[in-house]
Amino acid sequence: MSSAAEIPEFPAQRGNDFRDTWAGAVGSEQVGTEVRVAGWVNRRRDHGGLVFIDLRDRTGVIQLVFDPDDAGDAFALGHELRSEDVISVHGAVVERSPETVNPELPTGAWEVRVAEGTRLADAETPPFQIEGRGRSEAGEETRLRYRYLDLRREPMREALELRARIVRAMRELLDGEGFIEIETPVLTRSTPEGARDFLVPSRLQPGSFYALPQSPQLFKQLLMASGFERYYQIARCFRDEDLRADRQPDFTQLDIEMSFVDEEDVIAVNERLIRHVLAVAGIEVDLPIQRIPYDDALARFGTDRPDVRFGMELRDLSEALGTTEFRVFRGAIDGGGVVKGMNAGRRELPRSELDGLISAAQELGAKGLVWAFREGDGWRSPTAKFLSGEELNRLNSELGAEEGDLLLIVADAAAVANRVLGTLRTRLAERWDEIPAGSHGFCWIVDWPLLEWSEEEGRWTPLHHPFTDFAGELDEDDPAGIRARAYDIVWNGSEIGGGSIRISDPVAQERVLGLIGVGPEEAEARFGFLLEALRYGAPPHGGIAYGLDRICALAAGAESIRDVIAFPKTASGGDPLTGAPAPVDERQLRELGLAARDSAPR
RNA sequence: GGGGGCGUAGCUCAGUUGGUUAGAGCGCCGGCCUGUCACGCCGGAGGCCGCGGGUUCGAGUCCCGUCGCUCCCGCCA
Repeated sequence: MSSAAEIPEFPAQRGNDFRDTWAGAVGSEQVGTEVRVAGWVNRRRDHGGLVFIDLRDRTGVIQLVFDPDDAGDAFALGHELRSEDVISVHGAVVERSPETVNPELPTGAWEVRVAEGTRLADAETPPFQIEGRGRSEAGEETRLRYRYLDLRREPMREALELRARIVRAMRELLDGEGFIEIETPVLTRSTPEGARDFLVPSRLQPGSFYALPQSPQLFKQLLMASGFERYYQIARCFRDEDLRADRQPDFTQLDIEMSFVDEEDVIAVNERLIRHVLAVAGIEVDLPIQRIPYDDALARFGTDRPDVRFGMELRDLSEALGTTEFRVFRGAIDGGGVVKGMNAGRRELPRSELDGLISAAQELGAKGLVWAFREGDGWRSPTAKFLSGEELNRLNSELGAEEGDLLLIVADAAAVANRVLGTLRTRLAERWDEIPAGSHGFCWIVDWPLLEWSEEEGRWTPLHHPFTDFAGELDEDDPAGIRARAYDIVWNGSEIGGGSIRISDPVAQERVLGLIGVGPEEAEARFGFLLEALRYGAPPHGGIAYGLDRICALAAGAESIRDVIAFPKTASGGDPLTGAPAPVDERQLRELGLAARDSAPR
C-alpha cells in the first residue's frame, strides 16, 4: 500500500552525482525529461537483448529499461547487476505504452530508459529474499541476525514509517495543548518496587550502581512540583523481566503528566490524543470511550483488559447452584471459589476439540473444564448426570442457552476461573472469526482497588504503583476496600496505557507507603527526595503512560511489538545481530570493581 | 522457575510403519531469449537432517540429554 503519494512530505532531491529524483516520485511531470535515480536492485528481468531492473529506494520502486539502443556502453551493466546491488542511473522518463503498464505499481505507467549508469556497491546474495511481499517470510531469528536486510523489506519500512507518523502525531497534539517535552535521566537510582531493575555499575563510586528507569514516574512528579504543569516525553524504559510478544527489556513509553487536574481532565486530553494519533493509521475512534469498573471487567470478561469487540460474556453461576451436590461445584463454592460459565454460542465441536479446550484450561491452571450443549431442557454433556433437572434448567437460563449452544464452565478460585474463561473467550472468538474485521474496541478500566494481597510477599502491594492517589478516606483497617484514582486504557484486549491521579500530600504518601510495608525510615531512604518535594508545595497532579510499541503494533496490525521496533531482542533477551549481551574484558570489570573472584589467590 | 510448539539445502517447507541414492518451491550459478514486471525455457551446483549420547542389522524418523528460536503461565509497582 505504500506509494510516493502517501509520503507527500518528501522534499525534492537536490541534484548531485548520485541522484536528483526519488524512485517513487517518478511520474507524469518528468515525462520527456531526464532524471538520475539511485537505489537497490529489487529485481532483474533479463531478456537477453533487453533488461528490466526494478530500482528500489525508500520511496518506492521504478522500472529501469536497459535497451542497447539507448544504453550504449551501459547495456552490459544491465546483465551484470544482481539483487541488492546499489546503482545510480541516468536516463529519460517515458510513458509506457498502454499494454505494458503495470497497474500494481504506483509508478507502473512510467519507466526510465537508462542512458548511463554506475554500480556504486556490489551486494552478496542475501540470506533471504528482500522483495516479494506476501511470500513466506524467513524465520525471525534469521531476520534479526540480518536485521539491516530485513528492514529493507517493504512491510518493515512501512511499519517504521507508521511508527514515525504516530510519534509525530503525539507531539503535534500535545504541543498544541500546552505540553512541554522534557528529558529525564537514563542513569538513575534503583527503587526496588515492581519490576527487576537493570543495574549499571558506577566506576567513580565503586560498589554503587545506577539503575535504568522502569519509567520516568518519579521525575515527572518532580517536574510537576517544579511547576511545568504539562509535561510529556517519548521515554525509553527498562525492565529486567521475562519477554513476551508484547514485552521487550527496553521499550518506549509516551509519558504524560499534568497539574491541577482530576481524572476527568486527564481522560479528556487523552481521548483527544488517542483519536488524533490513530487517525494517522486510518483508525477512527468514537468519543467518549466507554468506562468499565475494574470489578465489572473481571466479572464480565475475566480480565482487566477486556476485548470489547464481541460478546460471550462470563456469568457467575455460584448463586444459581447454591445447593448443588455435584462434588466439583460444591468444592469450589465451599472453598471460597466460584463456578463461572460462558455461553460460546451454537457450535458443533468434535470430541477432540472439546478435549483440546479441557487441556487448554488445565494449562492455564484449572483443574478441569465442564462442557455442555443445551439439548431440550437439559444438557448433552458428561457432566449432565451429576446435576438435577432443576439445576440444569437454572444454568441454561443463567447462561441464556438456546438449543445447541456450547456452554463452558469452570469451578475454581475466582482468579483461575477468570483467567481460564477470559482466555478461552478471546481464543475462541479469534478462531471462530467472531471479531468483526476492521473493528476496534476501546475502554477505560476505572475504579481499581488500590492494593492487592500478595501471598508470595506476604504483604499488600499496589496494583499500579505506590504513588497512586486513593478515593475518599484512607481506611487503613480495610486495605482491600480502598479504591484507587487510577485508569487503564485498553484497545482490542491489549493494555496500551495506564495512569492515575498521584498523591500530592506528603502525609498521605507516607501513610500509603506504610500500608505496603514501607516504614517511615525506609520511605525516607528510598523516596525521600519525592516526599521532600511534596513538602515544598506540589500541585494536585496526575497523568498516564502509554506503551508506544504496543500502540504501533496494534496500529500496524503486527502480531508482535518486535515488528515495529527497528532492532528488537529475542525471547531470551539477546540480539542475534550484535551478539548482545556479551562477556566483557577482565580489564573493564576491574575498572568497575567487579573483577571475577577467582583472579584472587585461592 | 514451569508448560506447549519448532529446529531437514541460502530461504520456506515435505519426508509414510525405522529401510537402502533425503525431496519440492523460491533463491543461487551457466546458457538462450527485445516488453517483462513472481518474465519464460534449458542445464547445474548446493545437505554435520541443531549438537551429544543411546536403542537397533539399520535412525532425519524411536529414547535420553543439551543448545537455540517461539508461544503461554508465573513474573511484568
